[in-house]
Amino acid sequence: MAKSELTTGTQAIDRATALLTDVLQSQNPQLLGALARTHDIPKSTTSRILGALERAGLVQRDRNGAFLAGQVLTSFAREQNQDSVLVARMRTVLETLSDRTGETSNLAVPGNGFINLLDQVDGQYLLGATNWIGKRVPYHASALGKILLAYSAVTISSGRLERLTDKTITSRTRLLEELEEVRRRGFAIIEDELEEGLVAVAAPIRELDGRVVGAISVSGPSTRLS
Amino acid sequence: MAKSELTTGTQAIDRATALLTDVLQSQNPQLLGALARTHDIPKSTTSRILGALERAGLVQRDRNGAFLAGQVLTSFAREQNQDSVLVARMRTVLETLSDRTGETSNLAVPGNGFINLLDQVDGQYLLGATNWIGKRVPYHASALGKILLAYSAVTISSGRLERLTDKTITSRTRLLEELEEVRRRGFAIIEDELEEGLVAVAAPIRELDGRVVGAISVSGPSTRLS
DNA sequence: ACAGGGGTTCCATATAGTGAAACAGTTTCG
DNA sequence: CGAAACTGTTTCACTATATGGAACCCCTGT
Repeated sequence: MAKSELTTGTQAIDRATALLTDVLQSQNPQLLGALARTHDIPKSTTSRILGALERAGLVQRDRNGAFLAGQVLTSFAREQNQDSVLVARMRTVLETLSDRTGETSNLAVPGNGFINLLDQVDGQYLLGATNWIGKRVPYHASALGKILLAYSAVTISSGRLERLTDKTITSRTRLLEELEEVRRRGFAIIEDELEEGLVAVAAPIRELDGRVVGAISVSGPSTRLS
Repeated sequence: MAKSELTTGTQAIDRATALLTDVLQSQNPQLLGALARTHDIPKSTTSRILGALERAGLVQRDRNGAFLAGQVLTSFAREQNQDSVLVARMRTVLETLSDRTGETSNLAVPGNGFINLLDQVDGQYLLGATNWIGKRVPYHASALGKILLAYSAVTISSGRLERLTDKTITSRTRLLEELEEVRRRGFAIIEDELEEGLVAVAAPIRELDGRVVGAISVSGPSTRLS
Protein backbone atom coordinates (compact mmCIF):
# COMPACT_ATOMS: atom_id res chain seq x y z
CA MET A 1 0.00 0.00 0.00
CA ALA A 2 2.48 2.59 1.11
CA LYS A 3 6.13 2.74 0.24
CA SER A 4 7.72 1.47 3.42
CA GLU A 5 11.35 2.10 4.21
CA LEU A 6 11.81 -0.30 7.08
CA THR A 7 9.51 -3.22 7.71
CA THR A 8 8.47 -2.76 11.31
CA GLY A 9 5.36 -4.87 11.03
CA THR A 10 3.24 -2.54 13.11
CA GLN A 11 1.68 0.03 10.85
CA ALA A 12 -1.71 -0.05 12.54
CA ILE A 13 -0.29 0.25 16.04
CA ASP A 14 2.16 2.95 15.04
CA ARG A 15 -0.69 5.00 13.66
CA ALA A 16 -2.81 4.38 16.72
CA THR A 17 -0.05 5.43 19.10
CA ALA A 18 0.67 8.53 17.05
CA LEU A 19 -2.99 9.55 17.22
CA LEU A 20 -3.21 8.78 20.92
CA THR A 21 -0.07 10.74 21.74
CA ASP A 22 -1.36 13.68 19.76
CA VAL A 23 -4.66 13.64 21.65
CA LEU A 24 -2.87 13.49 24.99
CA GLN A 25 -0.39 16.24 24.26
CA SER A 26 -2.75 18.84 22.84
CA GLN A 27 -4.66 20.95 25.33
CA ASN A 28 -7.86 21.19 23.28
CA PRO A 29 -9.91 18.27 22.07
CA GLN A 30 -9.02 17.23 18.51
CA LEU A 31 -11.54 16.53 15.79
CA LEU A 32 -11.26 13.36 13.76
CA GLY A 33 -10.74 15.19 10.48
CA ALA A 34 -7.97 17.33 11.90
CA LEU A 35 -6.16 14.28 13.25
CA ALA A 36 -6.55 12.48 9.93
CA ARG A 37 -5.05 15.45 8.10
CA THR A 38 -2.08 16.12 10.37
CA HIS A 39 -1.12 12.44 10.44
CA ASP A 40 -1.84 11.89 6.77
CA ILE A 41 -4.14 8.92 7.38
CA PRO A 42 -7.35 8.46 5.39
CA LYS A 43 -10.51 9.43 7.21
CA SER A 44 -11.93 5.94 7.09
CA THR A 45 -8.89 4.39 8.70
CA THR A 46 -8.67 7.16 11.26
CA SER A 47 -12.29 6.56 12.18
CA ARG A 48 -11.67 2.86 12.72
CA ILE A 49 -8.54 3.39 14.79
CA LEU A 50 -10.10 6.05 17.01
CA GLY A 51 -13.15 3.84 17.38
CA ALA A 52 -10.93 1.07 18.71
CA LEU A 53 -9.18 3.44 21.12
CA GLU A 54 -12.53 4.73 22.28
CA ARG A 55 -13.82 1.20 22.91
CA ALA A 56 -10.72 0.57 25.00
CA GLY A 57 -11.38 3.72 27.05
CA LEU A 58 -8.09 5.31 26.05
CA VAL A 59 -9.85 8.23 24.39
CA GLN A 60 -13.34 9.66 24.65
CA ARG A 61 -15.35 12.30 22.83
CA ASP A 62 -16.76 15.55 24.11
CA ARG A 63 -20.18 16.75 23.04
CA ASN A 64 -18.75 18.06 19.79
CA GLY A 65 -17.24 14.70 18.91
CA ALA A 66 -13.69 15.93 19.53
CA PHE A 67 -11.28 13.50 21.10
CA LEU A 68 -9.63 13.80 24.48
CA ALA A 69 -8.01 11.46 26.98
CA GLY A 70 -10.28 8.61 28.03
CA GLN A 71 -11.38 7.14 31.32
CA VAL A 72 -8.51 4.68 31.62
CA LEU A 73 -5.94 7.45 31.27
CA THR A 74 -7.58 10.02 33.52
CA SER A 75 -7.95 7.53 36.36
CA PHE A 76 -4.37 6.43 35.79
CA ALA A 77 -3.32 10.05 36.10
CA ARG A 78 -5.21 10.44 39.35
CA GLU A 79 -3.67 7.39 41.00
CA GLN A 80 -0.22 8.15 39.71
CA ASN A 81 0.57 11.17 41.89
CA GLN A 82 -0.09 9.66 45.24
CA ASP A 83 2.34 8.84 47.98
CA SER A 84 1.40 5.18 47.92
CA VAL A 85 2.74 4.90 44.39
CA LEU A 86 6.08 6.28 45.50
CA VAL A 87 6.17 3.90 48.46
CA ALA A 88 5.47 0.94 46.20
CA ARG A 89 8.07 1.97 43.68
CA MET A 90 10.78 2.60 46.27
CA ARG A 91 10.11 -0.38 48.51
CA THR A 92 12.55 -2.69 46.77
CA VAL A 93 15.19 0.03 46.78
CA LEU A 94 14.85 0.51 50.52
CA GLU A 95 15.03 -3.23 51.09
CA THR A 96 18.17 -3.50 48.98
CA LEU A 97 19.75 -0.61 50.86
CA SER A 98 18.99 -2.16 54.24
CA ASP A 99 20.26 -5.54 53.09
CA ARG A 100 23.53 -4.17 51.78
CA THR A 101 24.25 -1.90 54.73
CA GLY A 102 22.43 -3.62 57.56
CA GLU A 103 21.13 -0.21 58.60
CA THR A 104 17.67 1.38 58.58
CA SER A 105 16.52 3.12 55.38
CA ASN A 106 13.74 5.70 55.01
CA LEU A 107 11.63 7.37 52.34
CA ALA A 108 10.39 10.95 52.68
CA VAL A 109 8.52 13.59 50.68
CA PRO A 110 7.96 17.29 51.35
CA GLY A 111 5.48 18.03 54.12
CA ASN A 112 4.08 21.17 55.66
CA GLY A 113 6.76 22.51 57.98
CA PHE A 114 8.29 19.08 58.50
CA ILE A 115 9.40 16.31 56.20
CA ASN A 116 6.84 13.60 55.63
CA LEU A 117 8.28 10.17 56.35
CA LEU A 118 6.39 7.64 54.26
CA ASP A 119 8.20 4.35 54.66
CA GLN A 120 10.96 2.61 56.55
CA VAL A 121 12.85 -0.67 56.26
CA ASP A 122 14.78 -1.73 59.35
CA GLY A 123 18.27 -3.17 59.19
CA GLN A 124 19.65 -6.23 60.89
CA TYR A 125 21.25 -4.53 63.89
CA LEU A 126 19.42 -4.44 67.18
CA LEU A 127 20.90 -1.07 67.98
CA GLY A 128 19.54 1.14 65.24
CA ALA A 129 17.02 3.81 64.40
CA THR A 130 13.56 3.27 65.78
CA ASN A 131 10.41 3.74 63.75
CA TRP A 132 10.37 7.27 62.35
CA ILE A 133 7.22 7.07 60.24
CA GLY A 134 4.87 9.86 61.19
CA LYS A 135 7.45 11.68 63.34
CA ARG A 136 7.79 15.44 62.92
CA VAL A 137 11.32 15.74 61.62
CA PRO A 138 12.47 19.25 60.69
CA TYR A 139 14.02 19.99 57.30
CA HIS A 140 17.22 21.66 58.42
CA ALA A 141 18.36 18.92 60.80
CA SER A 142 17.81 15.82 58.64
CA ALA A 143 19.61 14.44 55.61
CA LEU A 144 16.29 13.81 53.90
CA GLY A 145 15.18 17.37 54.60
CA LYS A 146 18.41 18.82 53.23
CA ILE A 147 17.84 16.95 49.97
CA LEU A 148 14.29 18.26 49.66
CA LEU A 149 15.47 21.80 50.37
CA ALA A 150 18.51 21.59 48.13
CA TYR A 151 16.55 20.51 45.08
CA SER A 152 13.75 22.97 45.82
CA ALA A 153 11.08 20.35 46.14
CA VAL A 154 10.12 22.73 48.94
CA THR A 155 11.02 26.24 50.12
CA ILE A 156 12.72 26.99 53.43
CA SER A 157 10.27 27.77 56.20
CA SER A 158 10.27 31.34 57.43
CA GLY A 159 10.57 30.57 61.15
CA ARG A 160 13.65 30.04 63.28
CA LEU A 161 15.84 26.99 62.79
CA GLU A 162 15.35 24.99 65.95
CA ARG A 163 18.44 23.77 67.78
CA LEU A 164 18.24 20.04 68.50
CA THR A 165 21.88 19.32 69.35
CA ASP A 166 24.94 21.54 69.51
CA LYS A 167 25.81 20.41 65.96
CA THR A 168 22.46 21.48 64.48
CA ILE A 169 22.69 24.13 61.76
CA THR A 170 20.76 27.14 63.06
CA SER A 171 22.16 29.89 60.87
CA ARG A 172 20.28 30.51 57.62
CA THR A 173 23.39 31.50 55.68
CA ARG A 174 25.19 28.44 57.00
CA LEU A 175 22.24 26.31 55.85
CA LEU A 176 22.31 27.82 52.35
CA GLU A 177 26.02 27.01 52.09
CA GLU A 178 25.28 23.46 53.19
CA LEU A 179 22.54 23.12 50.56
CA GLU A 180 24.92 24.35 47.89
CA GLU A 181 27.38 21.67 49.01
CA VAL A 182 24.59 19.06 48.83
CA ARG A 183 23.81 20.03 45.24
CA ARG A 184 27.48 19.88 44.35
CA ARG A 185 27.94 16.39 45.79
CA GLY A 186 24.53 15.00 44.90
CA PHE A 187 23.82 13.64 48.38
CA ALA A 188 23.28 14.95 51.91
CA ILE A 189 24.79 13.99 55.27
CA ILE A 190 24.03 14.69 58.92
CA GLU A 191 26.28 13.87 61.84
CA ASP A 192 24.87 14.47 65.33
CA GLU A 193 22.71 17.29 63.96
CA LEU A 194 19.36 15.64 64.67
CA GLU A 195 20.38 13.48 67.62
CA GLU A 196 23.67 12.78 69.37
CA GLY A 197 25.37 9.81 67.75
CA LEU A 198 23.01 9.62 64.76
CA VAL A 199 24.51 9.64 61.27
CA ALA A 200 22.48 9.62 58.04
CA VAL A 201 23.06 9.84 54.30
CA ALA A 202 20.29 10.80 51.85
CA ALA A 203 19.88 10.97 48.07
CA PRO A 204 17.18 12.49 45.85
CA ILE A 205 14.47 10.57 44.00
CA ARG A 206 13.94 11.99 40.55
CA GLU A 207 11.17 11.59 38.05
CA LEU A 208 12.25 10.83 34.50
CA ASP A 209 12.17 14.55 33.69
CA GLY A 210 14.59 15.31 36.50
CA ARG A 211 12.18 16.77 39.07
CA VAL A 212 13.01 15.76 42.62
CA VAL A 213 9.88 14.36 44.25
CA GLY A 214 11.31 12.79 47.37
CA ALA A 215 14.39 11.42 49.10
CA ILE A 216 15.72 8.19 50.56
CA SER A 217 18.20 7.78 53.38
CA VAL A 218 20.25 5.27 55.33
CA SER A 219 20.84 6.05 58.98
CA GLY A 220 22.49 4.48 62.00
CA PRO A 221 24.74 5.12 64.99
CA SER A 222 28.01 6.94 64.32
CA THR A 223 29.87 4.05 65.93
CA ARG A 224 29.17 1.98 62.80
CA LEU A 225 29.07 4.64 60.08
CA SER A 226 31.77 7.02 58.93
CA MET B 1 -6.43 -16.94 12.46
CA ALA B 2 -8.61 -16.71 15.53
CA LYS B 3 -12.32 -17.42 15.70
CA SER B 4 -13.79 -13.94 15.53
CA GLU B 5 -17.32 -13.21 16.61
CA LEU B 6 -17.71 -9.72 15.21
CA THR B 7 -15.52 -8.30 12.53
CA THR B 8 -14.18 -5.14 14.13
CA GLY B 9 -11.25 -4.80 11.80
CA THR B 10 -8.83 -3.81 14.53
CA GLN B 11 -7.28 -6.94 16.01
CA ALA B 12 -3.79 -5.50 16.33
CA ILE B 13 -4.97 -2.31 17.98
CA ASP B 14 -7.34 -4.13 20.28
CA ARG B 15 -4.50 -6.29 21.47
CA ALA B 16 -2.21 -3.31 21.89
CA THR B 17 -4.78 -1.39 23.92
CA ALA B 18 -5.45 -4.45 26.10
CA LEU B 19 -1.75 -4.81 26.86
CA LEU B 20 -1.35 -1.10 27.51
CA THR B 21 -4.34 -0.98 29.83
CA ASP B 22 -3.00 -3.97 31.72
CA VAL B 23 0.37 -2.33 32.17
CA LEU B 24 -1.24 0.88 33.42
CA GLN B 25 -3.60 -0.76 35.85
CA SER B 26 -1.19 -3.15 37.53
CA GLN B 27 0.98 -1.78 40.35
CA ASN B 28 4.09 -3.80 39.59
CA PRO B 29 5.90 -3.88 36.27
CA GLN B 30 4.79 -6.75 34.02
CA LEU B 31 7.14 -9.07 32.17
CA LEU B 32 6.58 -9.74 28.50
CA GLY B 33 6.02 -13.43 29.01
CA ALA B 34 3.42 -12.86 31.72
CA LEU B 35 1.53 -10.39 29.54
CA ALA B 36 1.62 -12.80 26.62
CA ARG B 37 0.19 -15.56 28.79
CA THR B 38 -2.62 -13.64 30.47
CA HIS B 39 -3.77 -12.16 27.16
CA ASP B 40 -3.28 -15.37 25.24
CA ILE B 41 -1.12 -13.76 22.57
CA PRO B 42 1.96 -15.53 21.17
CA LYS B 43 5.25 -14.26 22.52
CA SER B 44 6.44 -13.14 19.12
CA THR B 45 3.40 -10.98 18.51
CA THR B 46 3.50 -9.62 22.05
CA SER B 47 7.11 -8.66 21.55
CA ARG B 48 6.29 -6.77 18.37
CA ILE B 49 3.34 -4.95 19.88
CA LEU B 50 5.16 -3.92 23.06
CA GLY B 51 8.12 -2.86 20.95
CA ALA B 52 5.85 -0.51 19.04
CA LEU B 53 4.37 0.89 22.25
CA GLU B 54 7.84 1.37 23.64
CA ARG B 55 8.97 3.22 20.53
CA ALA B 56 5.99 5.51 20.97
CA GLY B 57 6.91 6.19 24.60
CA LEU B 58 3.64 4.80 25.91
CA VAL B 59 5.44 2.10 27.87
CA GLN B 60 9.01 1.69 29.04
CA ARG B 61 11.07 -1.06 30.64
CA ASP B 62 12.73 -1.12 34.01
CA ARG B 63 16.18 -2.66 34.44
CA ASN B 64 14.64 -6.13 34.52
CA GLY B 65 12.86 -5.63 31.22
CA ALA B 66 9.45 -5.43 32.86
CA PHE B 67 6.95 -2.98 31.40
CA LEU B 68 5.49 0.07 33.06
CA ALA B 69 3.89 3.31 31.94
CA GLY B 70 6.07 5.36 29.56
CA GLN B 71 7.17 9.00 29.57
CA VAL B 72 4.26 10.16 27.45
CA LEU B 73 1.82 8.87 30.01
CA THR B 74 3.63 9.91 33.17
CA SER B 75 4.08 13.46 31.93
CA PHE B 76 0.46 13.46 30.84
CA ALA B 77 -0.49 12.36 34.36
CA ARG B 78 1.48 15.19 35.90
CA GLU B 79 -0.01 17.95 33.76
CA GLN B 80 -3.45 16.46 33.91
CA ASN B 81 -3.61 16.48 37.65
CA GLN B 82 -2.43 19.94 38.42
CA ASP B 83 -4.73 21.62 35.98
CA SER B 84 -7.71 19.35 36.40
CA VAL B 85 -7.65 19.76 40.14
CA LEU B 86 -7.83 23.50 39.71
CA VAL B 87 -10.65 23.20 37.21
CA ALA B 88 -12.61 20.95 39.52
CA ARG B 89 -12.10 23.20 42.50
CA MET B 90 -13.05 26.37 40.66
CA ARG B 91 -15.95 25.00 38.66
CA THR B 92 -18.62 25.89 41.23
CA VAL B 93 -17.10 29.34 41.64
CA LEU B 94 -17.32 29.98 37.91
CA GLU B 95 -20.89 28.74 37.81
CA THR B 96 -21.87 30.98 40.68
CA LEU B 97 -20.21 33.96 39.01
CA SER B 98 -22.01 33.33 35.74
CA ASP B 99 -25.33 32.83 37.50
CA ARG B 100 -25.06 36.05 39.48
CA THR B 101 -23.85 38.23 36.62
CA GLY B 102 -25.33 36.48 33.60
CA GLU B 103 -21.96 36.90 31.91
CA THR B 104 -19.26 34.45 30.83
CA SER B 105 -16.62 33.51 33.39
CA ASN B 106 -13.19 31.99 32.74
CA LEU B 107 -10.35 30.24 34.54
CA ALA B 108 -6.74 30.65 33.43
CA VAL B 109 -3.24 29.63 34.50
CA PRO B 110 0.17 30.75 33.21
CA GLY B 111 1.11 29.37 29.80
CA ASN B 112 4.12 29.65 27.55
CA GLY B 113 3.91 33.08 25.95
CA PHE B 114 0.15 33.19 26.31
CA ILE B 115 -2.26 32.62 29.15
CA ASN B 116 -3.67 29.12 29.34
CA LEU B 117 -7.46 29.16 29.47
CA LEU B 118 -8.60 26.04 31.29
CA ASP B 119 -12.32 26.42 31.77
CA GLN B 120 -15.28 28.54 30.89
CA VAL B 121 -18.89 28.84 32.01
CA ASP B 122 -21.16 30.74 29.66
CA GLY B 123 -23.71 33.25 30.86
CA GLN B 124 -27.35 33.56 29.94
CA TYR B 125 -26.98 36.25 27.29
CA LEU B 126 -26.86 35.28 23.63
CA LEU B 127 -24.52 38.16 22.91
CA GLY B 128 -21.46 37.29 24.94
CA ALA B 129 -17.99 35.91 24.84
CA THR B 130 -17.53 32.90 22.59
CA ASN B 131 -15.52 29.87 23.65
CA TRP B 132 -12.04 31.04 24.63
CA ILE B 133 -10.67 27.74 25.88
CA GLY B 134 -7.44 26.97 24.06
CA LYS B 135 -7.25 30.40 22.41
CA ARG B 136 -3.89 32.15 22.41
CA VAL B 137 -4.64 35.18 24.53
CA PRO B 138 -1.67 37.46 25.31
CA TYR B 139 -0.85 38.46 28.88
CA HIS B 140 -0.73 42.22 28.48
CA ALA B 141 -4.14 42.59 26.82
CA SER B 142 -6.27 40.43 29.11
CA ALA B 143 -7.53 40.87 32.66
CA LEU B 144 -6.52 37.30 33.47
CA GLY B 145 -3.05 37.91 32.08
CA LYS B 146 -2.59 41.11 34.09
CA ILE B 147 -3.39 39.19 37.27
CA LEU B 148 -0.84 36.48 36.45
CA LEU B 149 1.78 39.12 35.64
CA ALA B 150 0.99 41.33 38.63
CA TYR B 151 1.39 38.51 41.13
CA SER B 152 4.48 37.18 39.37
CA ALA B 153 3.01 33.81 38.67
CA VAL B 154 4.88 34.45 35.41
CA THR B 155 7.46 36.91 34.07
CA ILE B 156 6.78 39.39 31.30
CA SER B 157 7.79 38.08 27.89
CA SER B 158 10.78 39.76 26.32
CA GLY B 159 9.18 40.46 22.94
CA ARG B 160 7.14 43.44 21.82
CA LEU B 161 3.68 44.01 23.28
CA GLU B 162 1.37 43.39 20.35
CA ARG B 163 -1.25 46.02 19.61
CA LEU B 164 -4.70 44.47 19.32
CA THR B 165 -6.85 47.60 19.57
CA ASP B 166 -5.98 51.28 19.99
CA LYS B 167 -6.58 50.88 23.73
CA THR B 168 -4.07 48.03 24.12
CA ILE B 169 -1.18 48.78 26.45
CA THR B 170 1.95 48.52 24.31
CA SER B 171 4.41 50.46 26.45
CA ARG B 172 6.35 48.40 28.97
CA THR B 173 6.54 51.18 31.54
CA ARG B 174 2.84 51.81 31.13
CA LEU B 175 2.23 48.08 31.70
CA LEU B 176 4.33 48.06 34.88
CA GLU B 177 2.29 50.99 36.22
CA GLU B 178 -0.87 49.11 35.42
CA LEU B 179 0.38 45.99 37.22
CA GLU B 180 1.21 48.09 40.28
CA GLU B 181 -2.34 49.40 40.18
CA VAL B 182 -3.66 45.82 39.91
CA ARG B 183 -1.72 44.81 43.01
CA ARG B 184 -3.01 47.86 44.89
CA ARG B 185 -6.65 47.11 44.04
CA GLY B 186 -6.44 43.33 44.15
CA PHE B 187 -8.19 42.84 40.79
CA ALA B 188 -7.57 43.60 37.12
CA ILE B 189 -9.74 45.24 34.45
CA ILE B 190 -9.60 45.57 30.69
CA GLU B 191 -11.77 47.84 28.58
CA ASP B 192 -11.46 47.53 24.81
CA GLU B 193 -7.83 46.47 25.18
CA LEU B 194 -8.26 42.95 23.80
CA GLU B 195 -11.19 43.56 21.51
CA GLU B 196 -13.40 46.55 20.80
CA GLY B 197 -16.38 46.52 23.15
CA LEU B 198 -15.07 43.77 25.41
CA VAL B 199 -14.84 44.42 29.13
CA ALA B 200 -13.44 41.97 31.69
CA VAL B 201 -12.64 41.80 35.39
CA ALA B 202 -10.25 39.26 36.89
CA ALA B 203 -9.09 38.19 40.35
CA PRO B 204 -6.27 35.94 41.56
CA ILE B 205 -6.55 32.36 42.83
CA ARG B 206 -4.23 31.72 45.75
CA GLU B 207 -2.95 28.53 47.31
CA LEU B 208 -3.00 28.19 51.07
CA ASP B 209 0.52 29.59 51.31
CA GLY B 210 -0.44 32.70 49.36
CA ARG B 211 1.10 31.81 45.99
CA VAL B 212 -1.01 32.89 43.03
CA VAL B 213 -1.52 29.89 40.77
CA GLY B 214 -4.23 31.14 38.45
CA ALA B 215 -6.97 33.67 37.85
CA ILE B 216 -10.69 33.85 37.22
CA SER B 217 -12.57 36.45 35.23
CA VAL B 218 -16.00 37.67 34.20
CA SER B 219 -16.30 39.24 30.78
CA GLY B 220 -18.93 40.67 28.49
CA PRO B 221 -19.80 43.55 26.15
CA SER B 222 -19.21 47.06 27.45
CA THR B 223 -22.86 47.87 26.73
CA ARG B 224 -23.82 45.79 29.77
CA LEU B 225 -20.81 46.25 32.08
CA SER B 226 -19.43 49.40 33.63
C1' DA C 1 28.34 -28.13 29.81
C1' DC C 2 23.82 -28.10 30.08
C1' DA C 3 18.98 -27.06 31.28
C1' DG C 4 15.61 -23.66 31.84
C1' DG C 5 14.34 -19.05 31.92
C1' DG C 6 14.00 -14.76 29.87
C1' DG C 7 13.17 -12.12 24.88
C1' DT C 8 13.89 -11.39 19.74
C1' DT C 9 14.07 -12.46 14.81
C1' DC C 10 12.72 -15.06 10.72
C1' DC C 11 9.53 -16.04 7.11
C1' DA C 12 5.69 -18.42 4.58
C1' DT C 13 0.81 -17.70 5.05
C1' DA C 14 -3.80 -15.64 4.79
C1' DT C 15 -6.08 -12.79 7.86
C1' DA C 16 -6.89 -8.45 9.11
C1' DG C 17 -6.19 -3.70 7.83
C1' DT C 18 -6.60 -0.64 4.12
C1' DG C 19 -8.66 3.43 1.53
C1' DA C 20 -11.59 5.22 -2.45
C1' DA C 21 -16.02 6.04 -2.80
C1' DA C 22 -20.65 6.19 -1.36
C1' DC C 23 -23.44 7.49 2.46
C1' DA C 24 -25.46 10.14 6.25
C1' DG C 25 -25.78 13.88 9.25
C1' DT C 26 -24.89 19.21 10.50
C1' DT C 27 -23.90 23.73 9.72
C1' DT C 28 -23.11 27.55 6.53
C1' DC C 29 -24.14 30.24 2.92
C1' DG C 30 -26.41 32.56 -0.96
C1' DC D 1 -34.95 27.06 1.45
C1' DG D 2 -32.09 24.37 -1.39
C1' DA D 3 -27.30 23.87 -2.45
C1' DA D 4 -22.78 23.56 -0.91
C1' DA D 5 -19.37 22.43 2.34
C1' DC D 6 -18.49 20.69 6.20
C1' DT D 7 -18.54 16.86 9.61
C1' DG D 8 -17.83 11.36 10.48
C1' DT D 9 -19.33 6.45 9.30
C1' DT D 10 -19.92 2.34 6.49
C1' DT D 11 -19.00 -0.57 2.57
C1' DC D 12 -16.19 -3.74 0.04
C1' DA D 13 -12.57 -5.67 -3.18
C1' DC D 14 -7.78 -6.07 -2.65
C1' DT D 15 -3.37 -7.08 -0.96
C1' DA D 16 -0.23 -5.16 2.16
C1' DT D 17 0.37 -6.20 6.68
C1' DA D 18 0.09 -8.63 10.98
C1' DT D 19 0.51 -13.21 12.37
C1' DG D 20 2.71 -17.22 15.08
C1' DG D 21 5.52 -21.49 15.12
C1' DA D 22 10.15 -22.44 15.12
C1' DA D 23 14.78 -21.19 15.41
C1' DC D 24 17.52 -18.20 17.75
C1' DC D 25 20.23 -15.35 21.23
C1' DC D 26 21.58 -14.20 25.92
C1' DC D 27 21.36 -14.78 30.58
C1' DT D 28 21.57 -17.31 35.32
C1' DG D 29 21.84 -21.21 38.09
C1' DT D 30 23.12 -26.10 38.65
